[in-house]
Amino acid sequence: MQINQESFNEIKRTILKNRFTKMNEMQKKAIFKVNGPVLILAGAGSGKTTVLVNRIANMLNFGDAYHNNYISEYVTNEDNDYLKSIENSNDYDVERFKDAIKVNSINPWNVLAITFTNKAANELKGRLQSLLGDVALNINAGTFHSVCLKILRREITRLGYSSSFTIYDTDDSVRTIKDCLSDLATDDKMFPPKAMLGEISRSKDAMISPSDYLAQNSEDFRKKVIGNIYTLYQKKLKSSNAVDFDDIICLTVKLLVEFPDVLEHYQNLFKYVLVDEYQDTNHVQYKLVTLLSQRSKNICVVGDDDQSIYKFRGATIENILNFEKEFEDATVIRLEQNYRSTQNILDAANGIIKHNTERKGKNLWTANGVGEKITAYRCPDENSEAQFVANKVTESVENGLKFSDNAVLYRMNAQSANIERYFVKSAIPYRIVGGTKFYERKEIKDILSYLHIIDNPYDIIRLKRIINEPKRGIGDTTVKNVEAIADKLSLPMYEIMKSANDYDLISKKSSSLIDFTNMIEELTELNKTLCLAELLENLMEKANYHAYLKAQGKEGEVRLENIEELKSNLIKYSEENENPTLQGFLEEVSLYTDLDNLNDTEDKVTMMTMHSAKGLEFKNVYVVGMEENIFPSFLSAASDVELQEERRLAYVAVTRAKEHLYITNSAQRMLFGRTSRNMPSRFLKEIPDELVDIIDETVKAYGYSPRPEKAKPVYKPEIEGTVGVSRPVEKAVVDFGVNDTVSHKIFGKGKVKSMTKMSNDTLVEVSFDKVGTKKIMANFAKLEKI
DNA sequence: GCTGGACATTTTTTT
DNA sequence: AATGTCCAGC
Repeated sequence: MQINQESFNEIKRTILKNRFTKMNEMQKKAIFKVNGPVLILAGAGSGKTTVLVNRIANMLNFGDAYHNNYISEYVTNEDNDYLKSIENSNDYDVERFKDAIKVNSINPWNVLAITFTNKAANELKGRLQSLLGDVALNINAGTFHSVCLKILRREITRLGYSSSFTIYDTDDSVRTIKDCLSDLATDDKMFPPKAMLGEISRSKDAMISPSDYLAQNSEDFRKKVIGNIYTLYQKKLKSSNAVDFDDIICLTVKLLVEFPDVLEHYQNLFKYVLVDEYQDTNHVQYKLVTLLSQRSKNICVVGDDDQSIYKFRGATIENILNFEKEFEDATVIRLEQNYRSTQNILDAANGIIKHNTERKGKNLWTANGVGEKITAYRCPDENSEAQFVANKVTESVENGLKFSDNAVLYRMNAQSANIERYFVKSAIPYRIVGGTKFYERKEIKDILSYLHIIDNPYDIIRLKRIINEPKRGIGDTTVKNVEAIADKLSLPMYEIMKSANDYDLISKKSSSLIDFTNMIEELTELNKTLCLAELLENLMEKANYHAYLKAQGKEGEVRLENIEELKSNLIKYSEENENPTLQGFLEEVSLYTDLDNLNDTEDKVTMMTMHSAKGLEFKNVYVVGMEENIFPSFLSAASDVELQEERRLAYVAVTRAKEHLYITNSAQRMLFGRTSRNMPSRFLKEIPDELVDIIDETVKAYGYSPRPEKAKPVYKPEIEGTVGVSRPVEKAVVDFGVNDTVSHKIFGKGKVKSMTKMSNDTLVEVSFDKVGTKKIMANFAKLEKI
């Protein structure tokens, strides 16, 4: 064999590179670096998912062929010639090429790709499938929670749970905590359930067990109480055969830590681990990932420290900042070329984010050109803000864009209502993501609880939720009694109810109780023969839920419609799965969020929080409510760490825009039932002036501009926050009433149509002769009676 | 055990 | 503003 090894490898690499000709050099580097720890710092819009998908494709097809210089002794001169012949061609037989370079490709089932959200997981799976075909189905791709669930279903019996465990969502968990508090006779004012759950969650994240917690905090009275709550909470979960969201991850880690054979099994299975959105991982998740990749060291994490926005739920930015320390000789690859936005938008984003101190530092650039300026719009109230957005959306559609090219982003869901109203007025189709979620509606949670009880009658929380819903004469006292007996005998409540006649304490109520368990038994039988949708119909009748909703009038109608939608979800699930089971459906629902059905193709404007928008992109983006106290949120004002997180959120929001970015803020707005007046957000001021077109509709009316400290240093720069606080508003004299004629400095003469008393002000609706009807706050408008 | 009304509380982001 | 929680009275 007279093959020139060097030139053989050269040619091999050229051919491999040509397969990814659309990728830039950095992206190619990420694709070919298959073995060993790799950190990919991927800026917003830098083609992160494309890189992940192509990297996996390269792994499955060519393994480490690019970097491995080994040449098999079976490589022939003919092979060598074949390589030369296809060096500059894109049209060749891939199998022949693979055979010629004799690569060891990687099995799809040895690849584990973890994402953070279902949406990201679905996108990843979809793109892998379209690139690789059905081979992609064998890749282990999913969210942290879904991956861990698979492991738990197989192994959890080692921890004393049954493998048919159910999953408690946050609401179920809070209810459990409340039960713990009442069992322990603890005051829920001193120990608020949500805060308790937070503390427990943090402990689980740090892998502190209830007994560890008590041992570590034996001195502190308060923490001792919390430790007891934690202990009882965990006991209750276990006796309900339930796990909460945190357990899903931390029980998996526990399995890996305590059972070496389990660890070894999964280390051998998941030889190549990829983690998306690594900046959002918390400590247990980090632990999970490191445990799995400890042996192979083949771990590739992708993330952007500037887009870390989930610290509030335990994500630690340190995971990404410390990756290089954790994994020595890690290869760090920066993807800084942005393919999404204009230079103006990127400059704005860079201008904002550079005010943060804790960051790895990178600078996005693009070849897309400068683009249009950013529009900063300041207006007198939230109605003109909504009107502005509606107008601009309409305008964009008139100019040939689709409604779906527009997205409205806000800090909190409460802000959507007003925009919504104006969209309805302007006949703009829209879709709201998040907010009150479908699976959080009461009727849906109720029906799901019934289904859960059919699946697992020992689930205490779900049982208590529906035992008297609709009313069937089993009140709190009876439930308490059943519970007490169950506790004393260490038997499940459900079993006590079944034999209610045997216990004096509840024998009076035995008929109601046994009716209930009989109903569940019947439904459990039906579940064996009927399909899921039929089961639901039977449930609605037997539980009397249908009649219960029917009796609620109009509201009940809506709820029945929601149940119908649940039914179609059941049907959809049954069609999509080869072996549909009740348990399978319930599990799918547990991990489902509204974000997941976003990828539909309807032409509607998308409205959502900035958090939900991560990973998405739109031609036109409207970031509304860019005001101090709203964004950044007043809750984060005190802490620099939290302000930095808010700033990262601003960075995420701004970088969603491809072509035009609108940022709006309002001099005053109604929120949470009161009128507040806020300064423009500091983030707005961090955007370099020359990138921004300012439209200010408050100058005329109120005499100040959106950038007070630059334009008119009347208000001292150190005064941030609510203007109303630093500059007390004098109460206007309201000496007029409905139908009086009044005059306004700018709008001229008009007739008062209505007056609505607000918390500390009066909303006056005036029909002006020249400008039509306006709504005005009396304290601001200085209306004079004529 | 149930109902309705007063009262309070909460309004960040999510698997 | 909107929803949940508590409590008195039936």
